[in-house]
Amino acid sequence: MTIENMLAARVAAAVKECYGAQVSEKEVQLQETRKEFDGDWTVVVFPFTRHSRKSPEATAAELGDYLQRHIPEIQEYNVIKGFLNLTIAPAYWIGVLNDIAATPRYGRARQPSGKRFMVEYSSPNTNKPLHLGHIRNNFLGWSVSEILRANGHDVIMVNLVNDRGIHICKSMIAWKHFANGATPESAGKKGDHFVGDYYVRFDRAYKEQVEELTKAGLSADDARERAPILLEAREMLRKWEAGDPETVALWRRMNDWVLDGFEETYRLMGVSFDKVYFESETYKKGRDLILKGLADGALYRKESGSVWADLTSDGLDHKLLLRDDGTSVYMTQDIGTAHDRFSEFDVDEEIYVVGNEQNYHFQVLALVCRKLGFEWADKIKHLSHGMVELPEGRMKSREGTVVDADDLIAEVIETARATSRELGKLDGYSEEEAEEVYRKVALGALKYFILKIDPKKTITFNPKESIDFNGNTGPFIQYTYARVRSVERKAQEAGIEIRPADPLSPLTTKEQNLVKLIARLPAVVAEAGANYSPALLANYAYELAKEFNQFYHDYPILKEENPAARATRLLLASQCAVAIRAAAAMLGMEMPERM
RNA sequence: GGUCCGGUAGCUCAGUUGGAUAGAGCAACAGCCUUCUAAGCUGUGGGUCGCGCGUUCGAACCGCGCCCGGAUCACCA
Repeated sequence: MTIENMLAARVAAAVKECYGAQVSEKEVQLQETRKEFDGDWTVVVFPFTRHSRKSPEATAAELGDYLQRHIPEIQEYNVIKGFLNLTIAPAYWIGVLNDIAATPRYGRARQPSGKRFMVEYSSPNTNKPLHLGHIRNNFLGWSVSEILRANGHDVIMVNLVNDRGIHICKSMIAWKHFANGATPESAGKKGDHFVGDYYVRFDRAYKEQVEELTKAGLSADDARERAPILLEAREMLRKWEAGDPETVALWRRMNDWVLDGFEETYRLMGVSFDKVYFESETYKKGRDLILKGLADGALYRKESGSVWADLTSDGLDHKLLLRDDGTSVYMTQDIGTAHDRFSEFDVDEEIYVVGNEQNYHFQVLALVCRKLGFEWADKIKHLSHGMVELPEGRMKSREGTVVDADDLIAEVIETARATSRELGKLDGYSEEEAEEVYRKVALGALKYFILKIDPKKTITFNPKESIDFNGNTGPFIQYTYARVRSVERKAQEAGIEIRPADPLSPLTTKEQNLVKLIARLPAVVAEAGANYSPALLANYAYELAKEFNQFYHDYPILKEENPAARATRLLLASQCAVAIRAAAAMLGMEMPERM
């Protein structure tokens, strides 16, 4: 039982004792005392005044008196308006610190929850390289998975690669026309960028042809429909679907180039998957489920042959599920893959990390699954995140304003390298060791920059202002960690061991604040897990780092002459590092030992 | 037009189930390195929490109405 629960229970008891009113623990409003007041915990007594029939001040004083007499940990109390501030004896906080230090893997659940989650994220198209939008999606998907794991859940991370369709054929056609047999190796390019170039090349050729046709007298609409290269792409898609060996071979070859490129980017971003699905293998799925739903009367068929779901009773429209020719659409496919997943893995929740532009799609997905009678329909959860935009608005590939993932990461690493060298921080490190630190710092900066923002919100990214390394940033958190590690190394050299704190050596206010912050980690992890919100952890890590830096500035650790005080501070610093690293790890941030 | 999401300092963002005088960072200005890492610390200035009404001891937070911005509503994925 935490002290918080204990206090709440005792406050409830106090109200009953003093005023004869039955209040539940949940009705007791207990909060951490704000810094500008004295105390550790604050009870808001306004709700009790209707029982006491006295002023808020008198009620608070009466309750405070009762609590002080009955709870040994309470050293004193003060009353300001309707707020009862309770001060806990300092020895208690030292006990908390020692308990935390003795906890293995502090910040992570000690027991498995027994629940299993599947998290789908990334889901790229294999016709162009990953961009800034994917970076947000990948960081978010990875971080949420790690947070769920920290909460004791079993997590399966999956990726659904969109590797088929007209957009893939466009790159293929352009490659056939313009590549002259070139390969990523011969061009000296990363495979995804190489293929992406041909996708762009297709668009250029297409536009030229449309323009020519328009000049020749066709209407704009006709020209767009009849451009030869587009017809070729459509023909290619037909051939692919028919299993034409030559087409399939080229498709496979080009997709492999792209996937090799993705592999590299994923490694750089530090994300991975337990299982990868390919749409080329799933795109026909769901059809049988829809036909069964039709037979059961859950769906209906139009005269032209297409199959639909009527969602008007849910306030939505009608949704197409099978085309006239009986083929599947995106929704059908997703129903099919969801069905497969729930059959294969016994998951309690299936989380799709997908941008908010698909909110409607996932709303419909859950509704149709429910309509089809699947009991797992309610386990579908869309973790919807906002887009990443430029100051001018959305990124547009046609206008070349897309911020490429590889380029951006390279740029941030360069900034980290330049900053570090300027500060001369890694003198004595080998080239390789230093590069490793630059990479960690750069990725940390990028991850924190994105994850500290509420997932729902749109992020405005200004490429002209490079990612910051000072203030409320990833590197600040990493720097704090490195500082503690440095102190620990110095302590070791001096033969000072990290040992439990002496309960008789009192903590200063600043030290108590740090202990309280560190003690909050499990609650933050739980809350972040319940809300799928890395931002909560990011803000917590920053708060802790900031508090530590102030402490570090005001209180010498190794220079402290009183051995008991020195030991306490060293332990405190050490546990700060533990908590910071735990929180940062759930954001996918790696901590350098020096920086 | 329907549905969903956002609007907090010049900029980027926090703000716990409604609680005390709304907080950080960046930018600006002024200080602090012979001391455990200055990617740090301290200080100054900066606010109609989009607007209005309501609910109550108390509203950035809850309710209703409006304003602004975005997303979405394909036999595309």
